[in-house]
Amino acid sequence: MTQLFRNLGLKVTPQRELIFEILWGADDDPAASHPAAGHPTADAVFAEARQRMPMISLRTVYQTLNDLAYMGELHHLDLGTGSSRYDPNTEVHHHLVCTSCGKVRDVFADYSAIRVPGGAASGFQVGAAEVVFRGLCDDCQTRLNGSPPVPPALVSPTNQPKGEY
Amino acid sequence: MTQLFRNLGLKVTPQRELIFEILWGADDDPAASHPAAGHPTADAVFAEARQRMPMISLRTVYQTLNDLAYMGELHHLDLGTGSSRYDPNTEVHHHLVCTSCGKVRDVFADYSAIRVPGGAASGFQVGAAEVVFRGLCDDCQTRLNGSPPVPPALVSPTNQPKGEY
DNA sequence: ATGTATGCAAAGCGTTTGCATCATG
DNA sequence: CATGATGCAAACGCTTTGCATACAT
Repeated sequence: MTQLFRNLGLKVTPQRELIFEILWGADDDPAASHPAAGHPTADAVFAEARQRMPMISLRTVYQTLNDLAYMGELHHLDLGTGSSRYDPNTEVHHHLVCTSCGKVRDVFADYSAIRVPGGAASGFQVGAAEVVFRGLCDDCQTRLNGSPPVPPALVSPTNQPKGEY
Repeated sequence: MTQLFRNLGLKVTPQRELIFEILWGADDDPAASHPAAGHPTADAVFAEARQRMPMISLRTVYQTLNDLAYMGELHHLDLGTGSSRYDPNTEVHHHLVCTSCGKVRDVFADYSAIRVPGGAASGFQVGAAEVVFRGLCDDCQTRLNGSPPVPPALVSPTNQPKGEY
């Protein structure tokens, strides 16, 4: 892992090691279930980092995240939830966002068949489609309605294998 | 149009009439091609409004835009271009965004068939998919490469009819 | 050693809000 | 006339940046 940073031309500092660990799951932390896991905001990473390194600064967090994002090790997401999110998963994938709490779930599916219709893209050099689903997560359904369609306890894990649509 | 505001429970003020005109094209302006046309940011609307009503305040613009958005007359978009955009077109549609200059083009297509795969949505109450295409607009291609694949002069109009994908 | 990364604090940007005034309904 | 809208300016949340110090290489 120190290797990764070196390959990227970054010095290996304890701060960066910590941020790396928070994002990709620990080298030495067996649990690896930080509150900041998933698609953390800069602030969530900062909060988690601070617990183990109280004097780390927000600046360092932002700089490291941006460096990693710039180098493609991290995806910088703006899903309209107010603040940027950083996605350690660099595979092509899409997102399901809770409109109430901002929770983000990965959606692994091949939407590469989606195209801009007819001549609507004229003049544009178009890349891949990004698909964002919005909805209410189980917690927010419970919190808002009091009766979720599916009991939270029966909900399957966060990420599922690819599928059709 | 004054009717619209009244129906919405808003007072008809010259400021609101102006903002309305900027967004939906003028009642009295034959050209109706404001710089703020399309998917303007609040600031673009403010700039345009200011030209005809120099002492209108940014506060009024934001408040009116948010009121209209809240009432569904306007869509509030966050396409990751730094600032919110307001879309006067409330039909269901998608967007093509220039990654360089932030220009937004409407994409009218029926992507309602797009679904979250398998059980990936477990626990989530999922709404419709939002599809965002990113790419380079003709201007930015010219500016960056010097040679766009398609001469800007031959590019067809902004919005095309629905199509397959 | 030397050049980069860090911490601190302040500035930047887009957006929101408190308050007094003004105008619409 | 009374409620609600406006203008002004300050506050706000998120992100970035200037500078001096500390550290990895």
